[in-house]
Amino acid sequence: MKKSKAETAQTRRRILEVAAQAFKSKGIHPTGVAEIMAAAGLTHGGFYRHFASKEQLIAEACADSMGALVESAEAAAEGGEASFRKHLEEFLSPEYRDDCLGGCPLVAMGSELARADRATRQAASQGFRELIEIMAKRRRQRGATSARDDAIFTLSSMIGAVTMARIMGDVRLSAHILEVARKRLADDPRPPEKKRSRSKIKRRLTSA
Amino acid sequence: MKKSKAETAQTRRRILEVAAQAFKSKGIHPTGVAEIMAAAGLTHGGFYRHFASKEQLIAEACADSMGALVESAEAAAEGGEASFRKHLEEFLSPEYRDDCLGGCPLVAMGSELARADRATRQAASQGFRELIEIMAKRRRQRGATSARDDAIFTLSSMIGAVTMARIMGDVRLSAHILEVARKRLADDPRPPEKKRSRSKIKRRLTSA
DNA sequence: TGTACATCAGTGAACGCGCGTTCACTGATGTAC
DNA sequence: TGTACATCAGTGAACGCGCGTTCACTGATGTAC
Repeated sequence: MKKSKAETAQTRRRILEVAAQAFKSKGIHPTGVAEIMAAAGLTHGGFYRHFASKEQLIAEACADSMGALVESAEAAAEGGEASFRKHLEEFLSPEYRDDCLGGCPLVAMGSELARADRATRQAASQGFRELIEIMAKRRRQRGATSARDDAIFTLSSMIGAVTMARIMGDVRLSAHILEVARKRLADDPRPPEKKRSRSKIKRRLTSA
Repeated sequence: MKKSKAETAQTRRRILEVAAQAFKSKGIHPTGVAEIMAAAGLTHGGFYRHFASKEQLIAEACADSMGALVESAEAAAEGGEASFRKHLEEFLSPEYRDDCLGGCPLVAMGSELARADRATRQAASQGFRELIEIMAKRRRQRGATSARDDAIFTLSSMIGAVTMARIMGDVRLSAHILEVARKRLADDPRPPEKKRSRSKIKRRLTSA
């Protein structure tokens, strides 16, 4: 039953895709290798032809998932101002909150990632760093002076908001958490045609 | 080997304490009932004299842990301005980030709580609501106009920041995430003796 | 207050189950001649 | 280009293990008289 190289590569990719979805929707620990293989249309025995361990699968699935997130952020950033802003608002929408299959691994697996092995945390860290850069670059172009810090704060606040929105049993409070975050974080640096960034003004008043 | 009522109650409390610590440091799923009982100095068989299931233990441990968090926030709020501000900064310190035993359950178990049963999510939601009220009340006293929304945003941002700081492999980036959050979220409404709250001024400039 | 007895907290063996991982096997693929 | 053979993706049974839960048992506690 040996498969061609192309088929083998495709199978590996399929396992990774299915695993990323499962880890994000069910959690890393509760998701079994056999379950992932079955979802990929295979039996569990063949798993170790593709991965050395479940740990390795976790790390690669996390890396892929972060990669997809980075790509979509990059695409949104290249699409211009409206596109990027829309992307941010979508991230803080009830629809994104409920999208447990496709969403952000940092939200879906946050507390599990904090306990994951080196390779997995490395993948998560690297992805986060890239998200920071994408957002910071755009803010720099728009005249912000503390673009990187703005990006770090905005991103971790977004992740916190969606995480909390997912935990809340009360639908109203859950939606309100997202709404508040949307409002506060849309608070961008001013577009380049204006003289000063908002954040500059803010900081000046704040330290006064 | 029957124990007195007082001893029984004490044992139950001990199991809950040990469980809350274990769930927060190791995660909910990876922590076994037998492991918790052993840490409480008991054998696993007696567990079901105190709890109907692991699920019930999770819910109660989460409720207790949230309760402790709420209490410490309340104490800090009653201690006045400096005390409360210090409490916020401690939450965003590297020491708190590394305190996996005693810390905030929303940070330590965030993504697992989002998948927990009704009772557990209820406990987490209720605790979060109480934290919001404590922070909002204090902000209202200090003249903020959108005190509740301020509190919701501040709290979910704090949780996001500590969660991300825990995931990051790079110590410098991890510390920086906390530092940025500390700086941005210390950005409080002005004390009552001044005429206008900062947030009012900010909002006015922002919408200009 | 003292005695007889029901209660029940805690023990430790056992339950079925699913986990991650291994392995002998199959048979199509890809390679060496 | 055709043939012989090594490779190896995928199967399915089996491994030891730890999980949550149950249960018969023990013996101190607390209660009824």
